[in-house]
Amino acid sequence: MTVSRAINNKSNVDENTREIVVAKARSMGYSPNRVAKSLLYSKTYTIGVVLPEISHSFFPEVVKGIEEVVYRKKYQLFLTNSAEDNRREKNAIETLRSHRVDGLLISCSQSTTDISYYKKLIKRGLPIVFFDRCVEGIGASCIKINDFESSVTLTKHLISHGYRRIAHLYGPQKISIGRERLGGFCQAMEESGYEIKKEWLVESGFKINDGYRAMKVLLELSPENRPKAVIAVTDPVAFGAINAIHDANLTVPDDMAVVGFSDDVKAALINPPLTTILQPGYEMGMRAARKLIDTIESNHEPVETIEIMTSLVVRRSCGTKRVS
Amino acid sequence: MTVSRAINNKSNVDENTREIVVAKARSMGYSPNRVAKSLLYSKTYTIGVVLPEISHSFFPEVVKGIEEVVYRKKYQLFLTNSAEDNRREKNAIETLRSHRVDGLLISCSQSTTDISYYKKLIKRGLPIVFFDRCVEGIGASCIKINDFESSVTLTKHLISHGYRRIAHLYGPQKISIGRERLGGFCQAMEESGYEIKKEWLVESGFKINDGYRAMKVLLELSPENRPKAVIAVTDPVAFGAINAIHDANLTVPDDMAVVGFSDDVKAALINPPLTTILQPGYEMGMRAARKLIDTIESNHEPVETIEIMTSLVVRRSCGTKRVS
DNA sequence: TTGTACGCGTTATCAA
DNA sequence: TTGATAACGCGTACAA
Repeated sequence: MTVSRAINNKSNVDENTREIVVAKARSMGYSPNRVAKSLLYSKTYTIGVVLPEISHSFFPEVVKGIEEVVYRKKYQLFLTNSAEDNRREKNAIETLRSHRVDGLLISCSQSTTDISYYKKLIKRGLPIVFFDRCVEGIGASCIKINDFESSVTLTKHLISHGYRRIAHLYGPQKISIGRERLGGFCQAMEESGYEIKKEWLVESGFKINDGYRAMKVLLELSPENRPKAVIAVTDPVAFGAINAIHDANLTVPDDMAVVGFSDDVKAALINPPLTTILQPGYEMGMRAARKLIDTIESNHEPVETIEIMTSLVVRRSCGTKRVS
Repeated sequence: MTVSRAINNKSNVDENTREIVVAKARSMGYSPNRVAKSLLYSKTYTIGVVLPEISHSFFPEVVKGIEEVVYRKKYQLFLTNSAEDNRREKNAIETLRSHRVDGLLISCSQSTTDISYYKKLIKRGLPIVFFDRCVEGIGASCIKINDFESSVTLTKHLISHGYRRIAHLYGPQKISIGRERLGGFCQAMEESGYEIKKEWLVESGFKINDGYRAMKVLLELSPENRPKAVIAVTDPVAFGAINAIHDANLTVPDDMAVVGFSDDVKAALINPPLTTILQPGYEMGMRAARKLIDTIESNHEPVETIEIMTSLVVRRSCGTKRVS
């Protein structure tokens, strides 16, 4: 129709006609149907975001960053929540696929173990960028913090303050952050020549109750066998650990130091304030969204892993003076 | 095609044929195209959410509630952020309309003053449910807390603790929560026979820096003309106010009590812990999503305003003993 | 400058 | 039981 031309400001339409059309369109509240357009071009200008968790302050920060970029690039965001359940995650992804999103931003659920599903999606040509909790080496770009080095830094900070008996509440090993934070911890300990006791490595999820439960395990050790410091795989896990320690009538950091990962809004405010690794969520969201849109819009955008630098935020939970 | 019938489990298809079709579909990674289906039925199974703000912990809680309901009802969520800018809000809504969302969940931006735009949308038959920051009386359902009564409760709590010189950092009057919290404050003061000084009513936005600025205005009053307590329209505003008070080398609650609205995650953790009104965000999200989906799926769902009950959370920021 | 035909993927309807 | 046709709204390509 001429109508289409008029509304889309094409050149070959009489100015008179255009005015009539545009006026009529406005008066009837015409809204172009992107669904039809999407069908025609097999391009929807939508992006699916798969979050494992919605309340932990880190993810809203990431979403804010994503939203900012996506908004400027005129895409729309489908938000889904796997609630740390990989069946629900798969389900969400299938629905997003059905809605023909142009690409996916994924942070894995902690129960995700089967990466062949991701591989299939990538092989089919669906642009995917992982953020924070990544699966590397399967052809999708990853935006993450330098987990390994951050973990080394954190561990060495404790060591330089005289701690040797250090435990780690580590995350699921199928997930990058779980694996690398454990790796960094081990390397720092080995380099410094300190023992990594098996019973001081306790598996944990990523959430506050996971931390509480894991800490309980450590507290079951006889006092002389307990560690003097605990590195939690995330801040919520650290919060849970601190609760468990307090419930055992011990104090942080005097009886046991605790440190975390992510600089949750609560980290600075709890008692004692938590030493942690500052993870720039907003920036991570922006970088991930940019990378995904670049991947969508160009066919030779390289697959790469981008590491965002973190910083160590020292607060009271790790003590200030040397201990033995 | 027979293919369509086979995949959708229709009865009139040979079991043999079905097996072949389903097997082939699986092997080629077939995903039903909802875009095409949407075009055909003018029904997308998508819902647009318009948030004024993404980081303040209240909204992620709401989104979590929305997501939970929407997920169970098999809808998908478009998330947009107006960033408190009404031009951006309008823009977001137009885009969502273009994507033919089945309905909208809106919490107004603080700069929204022109409600005729909403009216037009509603008149055109687009299902809308407002939450938290509502526009009532224009034909859309609203899910909110009992702002007026909550404000009365909060004010009377201060009064019963001996405060009379009470100021209010009030929100934009075009937004329901701004208007009703101010109304509740005034009623409680009048009923108790205390004076509402003009210079103790300071307009503020909803965010932390708005609170800081508004509090600065109060602090410019000579000490003997200052209030002894301040009711902030939101918790972030209360945080800003507390910062301003501290920057003026005064203390909370001894020099001035401060109370807020929403029970932000930070409220319990700051110094001093903030007395506030607990606003159940998760429940609000669920109720809003349910109401919207009911409105979408039935044509005689009543338009109503649902008030969710709050509770007063008393912490240290309002003092514990009587003052004069 | 304007209009017509076609196809994107789906399903309802009717014919084979 | 299966196949053919039309329609949802849009834009490209080509004809008038």
